[in-house]
Amino acid sequence: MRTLTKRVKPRWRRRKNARPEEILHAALEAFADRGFAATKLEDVARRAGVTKGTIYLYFDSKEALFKALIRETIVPVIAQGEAIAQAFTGSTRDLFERLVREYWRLVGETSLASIPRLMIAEAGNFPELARFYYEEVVTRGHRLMASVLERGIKAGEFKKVDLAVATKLAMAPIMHAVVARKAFLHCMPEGFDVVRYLDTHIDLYLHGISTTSSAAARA
Amino acid sequence: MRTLTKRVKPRWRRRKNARPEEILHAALEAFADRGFAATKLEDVARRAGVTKGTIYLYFDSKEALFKALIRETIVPVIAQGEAIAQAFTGSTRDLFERLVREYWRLVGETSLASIPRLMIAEAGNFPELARFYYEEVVTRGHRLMASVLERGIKAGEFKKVDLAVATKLAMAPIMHAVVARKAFLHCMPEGFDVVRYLDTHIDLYLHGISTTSSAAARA
DNA sequence: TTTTAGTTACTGACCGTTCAGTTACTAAAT
DNA sequence: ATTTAGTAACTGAACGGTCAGTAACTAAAA
Repeated sequence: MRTLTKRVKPRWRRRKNARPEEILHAALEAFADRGFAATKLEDVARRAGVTKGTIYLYFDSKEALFKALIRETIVPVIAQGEAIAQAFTGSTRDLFERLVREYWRLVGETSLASIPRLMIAEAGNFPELARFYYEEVVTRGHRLMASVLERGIKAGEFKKVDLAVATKLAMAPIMHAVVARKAFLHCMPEGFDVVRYLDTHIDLYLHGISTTSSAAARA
Repeated sequence: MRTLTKRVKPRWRRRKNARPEEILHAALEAFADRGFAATKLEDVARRAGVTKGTIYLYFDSKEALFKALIRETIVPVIAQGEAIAQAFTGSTRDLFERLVREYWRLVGETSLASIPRLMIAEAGNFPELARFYYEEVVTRGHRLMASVLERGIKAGEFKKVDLAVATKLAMAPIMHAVVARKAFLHCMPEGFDVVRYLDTHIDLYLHGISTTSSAAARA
C-alpha cells in the first residue's frame, strides 16, 4: 500500500553550496592525473557525482574551472606559511625547518601536490594564469623564504648571502621533490624516502648557510 | 625566352633523409610551448616545412612522434655525461662541477630543456614512456651522479653520506631550474641569474659534502 | 504554483588520421 | 642529349570520432 506515498530516495539533491567545492576537488583529481587538455569535463562531473551540465552552472568554461582551481587551492597555503613565520619566536633555524616541513605536510603529501606540476605543465597555454601563479605563489613564497633568511642574517645565525639565489636554492629541492614524485612515483620501485630527503636537505642547507659550523644539527 | 624551359623553384623537394630529424625538431618546439595534447600536428608540420600527411610517412601516430622525440633526444646526453666521468682524471670536486655545468650547457640552455618538463607533464598519460624515461634518463643520471659521489668518498674528498639521498639533492636544484625556468621565464621580470645560481649550488653542495671544511671554494 | 538546481539529449567545431592524386626525381630507352 | 616510363616523396581534402558547450526538459525545494 506504499505505492503512492512511498518515500523513495530522490534521484538527486539540490546542494547549491556544496557543489563548487566538490567540483573543484574532482577537477583537481582529474587534472592531476591527465593534465588539462586530456581530461574530459564528463570525467570531472562523474567524479563530483554530477553531470556535465551542472559544472556550467558554477563555472563559465573548462578554462575558468582550471583557473578557479589554481586560485582557490594554493594561495591559502602561502598565507598560512606567512602566518607561521609572523608568529614564530624561536631560532631562525627552527623556523626554516618548521616551514619546510609544514609545506610538505600541507602540499607535498596531499592532493595539492599536483598543483605545481599542473601549473608548470600548462604555463605556456595560460599566460595570465601563469602570471597570477608566479606572483601570488612563487614570488610570495620566495618573499617569505627570503624574509626568513634575512631574519637569520640579522640575528647573526646565517651568513650574509645573496638572498635571491639562496632563496631559490632553499626551495628548489622541495619543489622538485613535489613535482617529480607526483610524476614518477609509479616508476620508482625503490620508493622515495621523503623524510630522509627533507631531513638531509634541511641539514645540509643550514650547515651551508649557518655562521656556526657545527650548530646545523637538528634539535 | 625562358618561358618553356624556365627552372622554377619546385613547390617541394624529396628529402627523405632530412625529414625525420626536421619533424622531430619541429615537434620539440611545438610540444615545448603547448604540451602534447594541445599541439596540433598541423602546427608541427608547418614548423617542419611539410604538410600533415608527410608526418605519417615517418611516424605512425602523434603518440609515436612524441615517444620518438623523447627517446632520440635525451638519452645521448646521459651517455656523454658518462663518457666525461669515465675519462676524468682530476679531483672529484672538479668532476662534479664539470658535470653540472656540462648538463646545463647541453640541456639547460638549449631547446632540450623542454624535455624534462614535457615528461613531467605527460608522465601520467604515457606510463610506458615514463618508465622508459625514468630508467634511461633519471635512474641512469642518478647512477652517474652516485658514482661520482662514491668516487669522492673513496678518495677521502667527501663524507660518507647516504648515496641515494645525496644524489637526489645534488640533481634537484639543477632539474628544478631547468623545469621552472622554461615554465615561468616570461613571468620573471627580474630574470634568472643561472650562472650565479649554479655557482652557489656547486659551492654550497660541495661545502656540505666535503671532508675538508674550507676547500669547497672553486678553483 | 513557482522557482531553480540538475539532467539529458543534442550540436558544431576541432583535429588525428587516411588516401587518392600530384609532383619531383631516376634511369632506361631512343 | 632527349624522351619517356616508372617510382616514391609529398600534398591536400575529406572523413569520422571526440568533446566543450547549449538548450530543452524534469524534479526538488520554497
